[in-house]
Amino acid sequence: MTLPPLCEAFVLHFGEMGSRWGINRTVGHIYAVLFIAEKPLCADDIVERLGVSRSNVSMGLKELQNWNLLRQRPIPGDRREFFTTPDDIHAIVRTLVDERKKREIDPTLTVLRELLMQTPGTPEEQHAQARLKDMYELIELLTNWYADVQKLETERLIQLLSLGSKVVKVLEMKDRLFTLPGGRGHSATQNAKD
Amino acid sequence: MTLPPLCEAFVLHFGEMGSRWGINRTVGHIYAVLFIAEKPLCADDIVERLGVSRSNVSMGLKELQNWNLLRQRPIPGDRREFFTTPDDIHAIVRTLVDERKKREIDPTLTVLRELLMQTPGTPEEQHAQARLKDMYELIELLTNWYADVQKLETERLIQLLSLGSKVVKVLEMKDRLFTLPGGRGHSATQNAKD
DNA sequence: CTATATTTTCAGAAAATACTGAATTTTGAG
DNA sequence: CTCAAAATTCAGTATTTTCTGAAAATATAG
Repeated sequence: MTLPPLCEAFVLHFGEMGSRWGINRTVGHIYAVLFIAEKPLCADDIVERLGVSRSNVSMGLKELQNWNLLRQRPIPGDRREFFTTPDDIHAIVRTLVDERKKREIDPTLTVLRELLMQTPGTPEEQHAQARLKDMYELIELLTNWYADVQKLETERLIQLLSLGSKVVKVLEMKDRLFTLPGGRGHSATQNAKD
Repeated sequence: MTLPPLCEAFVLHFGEMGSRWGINRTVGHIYAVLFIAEKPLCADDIVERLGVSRSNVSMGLKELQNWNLLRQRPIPGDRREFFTTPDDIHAIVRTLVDERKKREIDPTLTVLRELLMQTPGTPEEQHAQARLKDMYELIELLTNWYADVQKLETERLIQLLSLGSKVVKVLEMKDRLFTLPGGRGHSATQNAKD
């Protein structure tokens, strides 16, 4: 690996993290190198920096392209293909989440839905279905939340996340303002669901 | 695998998903079996259901215990150890997120912090640091948000998530109510940061 | 304390995954 | 169209990870 120490440390750590998330180490290295690169790189640039085989880099780039995580940047007068990561890290994370959702969450929801449609033959299966239902509903809650806030432009999303649980205070205030004295509490949050 | 079809389908899918998330397939199977079981199971119950070796189950259970994902439930008059998953799936997911944060996010933040302290020797390293800073700040935003909403009790958290981006509407309303006419917009969200 | 049931450890086998170099295919300049 | 540069594929090899059975350790009933 022929990288300045600071870059190498980052690349190695990123590869390590990737491998804990079902992404192969080398693919993690490749993405890390592209992420910190000053300019678009071609496959051979990556071979040089990482010291892995050309074919390995080729497969890694393909994998990253399947994840929609790369931008191709043609350089005039050069036949080789050059790659960068998106400049905006928020865009990178959005893509990452979208792709994982598509590959892992959506199929899981489909399976759970199918299993919940079946008629349980035994009390054992009936109990299993109840558990699956809990899981289904939680995953749905989380993905619906994500689908919803994902539509926000990045600035607004950052604002919202910065607030954290303080949002709850604002909701309580709304409750206080709009709930008739003596009325049931939290009406704002309950109504807002529609 | 000696499980009713519905259970088997779930267990297999869960194992598959686990293996994409850096959790070994069998450990996923073990957790799935425990998750849908009607009563606490001992290691041999799992051996019987999954058809893997006793030692493999032993290692898998240990792994799951290291993740804090199991509850031990002694059965009077039986020397064997019996296990269940927590009843509340929200608790399970909280634990899962907490543990992953501890193992993956926190060390990453430490590494990034260290690398950002270094004095860059070259323009290349300087540019890398700028990228790392973007990444650091985004991860911090997300983990701070999580640390904050995690404190909410489950009911409140569900309310908040159900709202999704509608929260923004409430914030805008707050803005309208409390910002003096002619004042700059979004003051509510900006102030709430303190 | 002894005998036995239960769990854990671990070295080696088996399986899965990643990597390479050589061969093939694709691309585009001339 | 031709040719060489570039990219991709893939069969075989290397590495890593997972799994097993046998042995060791631990726990508890009597």
